Amino acid sequence: MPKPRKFTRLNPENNAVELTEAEWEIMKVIWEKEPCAAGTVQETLAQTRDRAYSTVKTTMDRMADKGFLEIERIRNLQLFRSCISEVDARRGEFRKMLKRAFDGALTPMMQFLIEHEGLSKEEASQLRKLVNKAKNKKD
Amino acid sequence: MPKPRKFTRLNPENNAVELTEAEWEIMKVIWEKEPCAAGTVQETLAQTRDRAYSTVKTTMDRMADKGFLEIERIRNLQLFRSCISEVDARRGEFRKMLKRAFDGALTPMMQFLIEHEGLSKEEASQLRKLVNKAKNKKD
DNA sequence: TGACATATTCGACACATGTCGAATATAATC
DNA sequence: GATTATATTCGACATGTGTCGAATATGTCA
Repeated sequence: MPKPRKFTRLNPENNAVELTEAEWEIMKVIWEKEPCAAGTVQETLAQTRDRAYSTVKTTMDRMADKGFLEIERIRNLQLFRSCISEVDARRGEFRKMLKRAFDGALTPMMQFLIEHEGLSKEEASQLRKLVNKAKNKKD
Repeated sequence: MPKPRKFTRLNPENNAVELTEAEWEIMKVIWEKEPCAAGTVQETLAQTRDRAYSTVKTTMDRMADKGFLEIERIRNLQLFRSCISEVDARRGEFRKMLKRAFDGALTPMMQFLIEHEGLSKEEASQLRKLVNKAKNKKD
């Protein structure tokens, strides 16, 4: 019998998912090339940074345990497919950031972008109006 | 002599800083109440979730090792102060998210917000124009 | 069939993070 | 000064993540 693992599974809150750094790198390859063997992922990632095959494979197996990937077995070969969408992963990443750094609110984040990340003053006020309108609409 | 630690230090890239979940919670209290004793931080956080004093204190000591906090000693008491600003912490968190989930580019993130996080279609195109203008301006 | 190439399995380790208790030191109070 | 309260120190442990190599299984090809 397989060892039960205590890993976090899918975050039920509105299809948001949290990935680690290594998981993000792997998922990006998967989304582009699935179905896809571990060796392919390893070779693709090697263009940026070399890791042992077993490093990549271990992480991918753990991702399958977590429900992020599924495995189709063809004879001796395993083909991996994503079980989560890029949108869900982006949502998870974005919301985690928003919650931690901006109390979960969009407007302060926009404010921050405007004041500290290079958006100009005039664009700022228009942008804020847009965001506020969008926010009210949602309620 | 103090044990040297291998912790990550300040990210030199444009004053961006990366904090863990527990570090974020602690920093928020510090920014609000500094200079501030560990007990105060622990009590404040207890309103949300109870942790042992030593848990909070250990994390704060590690944060001082990393250069996130500094300690002023008054007799038997330690007062903690922040060495990083909330803006730097927000910048680090935001950029990490942007890099992981959107290849570091603002426009795709805006696109995502519009398509998947509740901004309306009309607001979308205006917003995109604004962001594009801002982006071109920066170059 | 034997030699070689490729995949999988799985145990193992280092480190960061979150967590805490016991031992110790210092301060305050009666 | 003895008791009580509060702070600090520090070792320790569990878990997740990133990392890898050795052992094993399976496939290919001359």
